[in-house]
Amino acid sequence: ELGDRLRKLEREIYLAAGTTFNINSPQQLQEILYVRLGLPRLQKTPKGKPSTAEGVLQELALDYFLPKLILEYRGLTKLKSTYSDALPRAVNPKTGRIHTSYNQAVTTTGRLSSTNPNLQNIPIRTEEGKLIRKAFVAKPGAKIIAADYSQIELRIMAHLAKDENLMKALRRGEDIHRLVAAEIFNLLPEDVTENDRRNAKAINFGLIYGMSAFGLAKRLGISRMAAERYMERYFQRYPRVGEYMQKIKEFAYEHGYVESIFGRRLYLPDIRAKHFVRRQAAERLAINAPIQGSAADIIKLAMIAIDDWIDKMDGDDVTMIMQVHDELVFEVSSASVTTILAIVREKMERVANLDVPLVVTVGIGDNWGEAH
DNA sequence: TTCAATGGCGCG
DNA sequence: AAAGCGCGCCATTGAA
Repeated sequence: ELGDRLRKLEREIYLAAGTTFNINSPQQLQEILYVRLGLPRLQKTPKGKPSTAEGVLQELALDYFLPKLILEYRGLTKLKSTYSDALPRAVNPKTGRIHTSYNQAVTTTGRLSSTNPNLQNIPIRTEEGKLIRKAFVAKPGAKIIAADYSQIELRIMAHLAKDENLMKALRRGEDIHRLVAAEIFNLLPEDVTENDRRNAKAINFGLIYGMSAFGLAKRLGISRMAAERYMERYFQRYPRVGEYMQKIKEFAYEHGYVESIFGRRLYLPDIRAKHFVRRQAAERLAINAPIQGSAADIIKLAMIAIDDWIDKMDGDDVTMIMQVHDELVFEVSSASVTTILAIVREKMERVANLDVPLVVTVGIGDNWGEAH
């Protein structure tokens, strides 16, 4: 089915381009879009050539026909080559299963990474992609449980910053992006529009990454002035968050490193660099690493606690099969899913005691897609 | 055939 | 001028 759709798309693209070419070759696509068709060059690659990246094509798609087709083609070939074609080849003939490697000493923040194959980037965001996730099925008589920490990085940020208002919002346990939107746009939560919520969500994430007003403006497609106003309002409502960002940068400058809640260090020699591009990059890491690193520590502690519990249990009703940064996946015998689900959730939520609650959402299904 | 660099994009 | 963190894998390209 994928193959059929791809062939049709290919024909349409060649027709619109007026020639055949290799659509997955950035070099050839550049030639078609920017030389042959003369489309505006909105952004450059690091090497200075006009970019054909997703965001650029999305913008071009507003005015032209071809970029949308390219994007669709890219999305489908990505799914086919990276997942549909590759994963079946990764099945171990002895076990009939795919076995990834979790690397424990790769990332700067303390996360695991997953290789050969990478099972931490299995699609979920699009409907077509979700079909791939649904191909991960439980054995007969078993179910898949997926247990996710909900907004764990935002909770850690609130804990680290000790911002009363943000902690209060998170303790309420409702839609946090909506609550933040209500705060910064001065609305009742029920009056928050989808657009307000989207903007607030971008700010919430952006803060965790150390994003600037410029970056937020680009992200939201608004003026820099407007983005600056948004961020000002945010810091008015959540003042300790802003103070924390400043404090952690100063700490990094003074000590040359930052730490997670549990003491995992990241050394940041560039924090004192004269070259401001490098210094700014180090400052973003100073903000992000304690947050991402604390989340990584917490899920690792949960994995250890759950593994201890499984060891002590009778029988083999539950197997911990995957970790995806803020999510644990289990294969559990159908008869005991509900009890095991409750225990897993409790162990994950109680593994650390922060100033805001840790919340875990759990799902059950015959496959990984359904379990979300 | 293998390797490295590049551009791109899947996930959290 | 550059301006959002962390990963790994794909196809293409040019060269060894």
